[in-house]
Amino acid sequence: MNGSAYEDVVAKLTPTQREAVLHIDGPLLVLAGPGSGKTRVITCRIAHMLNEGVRPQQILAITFTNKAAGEMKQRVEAMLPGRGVWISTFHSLGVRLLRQYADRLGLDKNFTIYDQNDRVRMVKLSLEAAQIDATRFTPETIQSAISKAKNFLMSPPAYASKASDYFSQVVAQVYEVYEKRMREVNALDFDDLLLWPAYALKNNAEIRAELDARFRYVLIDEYQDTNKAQYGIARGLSVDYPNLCVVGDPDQSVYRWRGSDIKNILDFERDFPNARVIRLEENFRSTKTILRIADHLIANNTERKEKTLYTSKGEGAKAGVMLFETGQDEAEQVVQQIADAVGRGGRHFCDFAILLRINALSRGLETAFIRKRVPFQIVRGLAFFDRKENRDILAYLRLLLNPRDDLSFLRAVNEPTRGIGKTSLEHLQAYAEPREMSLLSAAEQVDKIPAIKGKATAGLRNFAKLMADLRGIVDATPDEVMRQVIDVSGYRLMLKNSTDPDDQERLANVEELITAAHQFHAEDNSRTISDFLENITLASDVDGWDEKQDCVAVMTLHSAKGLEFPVVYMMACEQGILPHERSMGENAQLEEERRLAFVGITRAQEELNLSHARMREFRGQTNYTIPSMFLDELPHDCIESMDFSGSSAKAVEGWRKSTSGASQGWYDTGFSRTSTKRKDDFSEPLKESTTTYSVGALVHHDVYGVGRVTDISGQGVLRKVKIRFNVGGERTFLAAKAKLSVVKS
DNA sequence: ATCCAGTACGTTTTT
DNA sequence: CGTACTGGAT
Repeated sequence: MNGSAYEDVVAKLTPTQREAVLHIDGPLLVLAGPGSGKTRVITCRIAHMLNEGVRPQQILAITFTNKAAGEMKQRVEAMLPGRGVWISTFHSLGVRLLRQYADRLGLDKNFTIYDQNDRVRMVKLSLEAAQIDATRFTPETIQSAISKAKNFLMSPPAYASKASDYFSQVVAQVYEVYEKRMREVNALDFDDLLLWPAYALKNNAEIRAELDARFRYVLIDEYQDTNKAQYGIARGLSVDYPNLCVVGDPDQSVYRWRGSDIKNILDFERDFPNARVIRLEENFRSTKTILRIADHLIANNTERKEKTLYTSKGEGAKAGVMLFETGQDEAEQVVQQIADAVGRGGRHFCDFAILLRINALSRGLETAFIRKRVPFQIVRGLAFFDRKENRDILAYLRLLLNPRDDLSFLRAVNEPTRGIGKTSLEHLQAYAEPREMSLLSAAEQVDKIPAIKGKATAGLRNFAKLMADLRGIVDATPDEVMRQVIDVSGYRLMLKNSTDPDDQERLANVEELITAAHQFHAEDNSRTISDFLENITLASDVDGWDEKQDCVAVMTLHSAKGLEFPVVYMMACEQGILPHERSMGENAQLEEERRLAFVGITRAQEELNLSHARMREFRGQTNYTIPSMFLDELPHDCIESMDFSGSSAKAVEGWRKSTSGASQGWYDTGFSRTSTKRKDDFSEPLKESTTTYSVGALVHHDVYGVGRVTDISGQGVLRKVKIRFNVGGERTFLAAKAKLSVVKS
């Protein structure tokens, strides 16, 4: 093993890191501050264990996201190739265990995983089915209460026995129906993926002993964010072989609202009395200034274990605290600053991250990025699969794999339209329910249901036939299954023949699904369509982030956990946003918001910028804001305040003043030029459309002839133009695709 | 059964 | 401001 990658890495470890790496047997708690090299420690430790003769199958490593799991696999692979250690998220682990032990747990192993969206629909259906009058509460509220109950390992009866107020009593009722229906349709929600394994480990001694022996060495990253169910899994796997290593940082616990219990990490030493505790406090990521800011801020939290963060890196630049007039100015100018910094050389777009407390803020940024032509990626993984057309196709696939999935049945059955309306479906449900049949089975015998007539009967019969035909091809490659579903369902034809211009876009999206499935299969040809669906459902937001692209990354503070960037912008540091208004009641919640700010700050390696606006548009109304209380909690000597609000002239002056004494000028004077609003920033034609037209222009279309532009909407590639033709009425086109020439502007 | 228009409604964060 | 659902007309 001389000169191996493994030995090279081990040689570079600090003494404390090495101590953690060399610990093999017995419980171990690694308290790892931000940027302390914990990923390196975990991967090295795995490599070390392998080197010491531990068999790869006996090691289980759990990460927070699939992306983190993938990276960790790669790093272990790079050090010691060809060992297949099991590295996954808690949820993926849950799925795999549940499919494997399905029989012994009384589950059907073809279960569908219901996401957030599906769960809310399920709550709605449960409310209707049980005729519970809950107009006072939204399905979302009820769903989240059910989720919370599950996070605390409370079964419906357990919850019901503790329900004292009216709301909980309603929830208790719904919870019971919800669970019953979930079993009927053979679906599990995200919480079930943790809860069932936790129960299995607790109640089934045989399974527990089996798994404990199989996973003799368990590592858990981001342990501060584990909930009761996850704790149950960790505990259950570490009884006979208590070789549990957990890594985390209580100051970065930001998922309390999801049931995470910071006590899991704080009480680890009590849980495992002979646990070894190692603290990694040296930071290898950020400048002294950034670290001091983070440390100063988090010191305001009362419920914490104190720790000392230090770094041997340089002082670095002061952090900017920038005030803008409006949220729009903020977006425009932050993007401009990034463009200027890259234009000056020395920085790439991918060196920058913009971190947000709430997703809603990304919309304004998106238009700013497009306008300034700065490449960006909004890291919100599921957006693509959340599109209606894609969800429709996925519903077909889900129903194919799990014929009992009534929710997917209801989604797919009349898309494209088959003449099956609300009343027909009610009849179908009325038939299926007392017979304990799935809707699909009921549809198969639609001829026995006299209440359903004419067009609907034929529609249901065809649909059942279609699903039966498709069943023959489920074992084909994922992309082939996908293609068949899109064709056989008639979905492709529907979109192709549509006159709605949006439908061509939808067709492209649906076809993209085939490509996605193909790629998925190409990466590993043992993967099935079922794996594909599972993968989509369990994907996290950051999983969709392609860091190899030279783009500015835009993401939430939550998604940014575990990442690092040379330059970080944290926007909208305002009361009500950060800290969020719904967290300001209780101190524990406020402290979590502060930890969130801490996470954001500690993502920065070299430069940190915090910004806020004097006015922000909210729900269509513009309001004055109050600067975030966290800004007041930063050490003044590490901060440089800049006022870019008011008139543009004032902004430039404010800028000059603030830079005059600064030793690290991050921008040249180019910025002051652009901070005065140039009109052409807003009126230049977009790159995506080759022709420019304005409302009122007379244009010629190859097919429809001459017409007048009546409306222009949308941005970028999705820009649409509406034209009233002399012959053929009004039509809308995608500007980029329509073959138009201007007759008279 | 389907489509459109009008209105009610709501926004934290996510596996 | 945007979406999501309801109730009307066809």
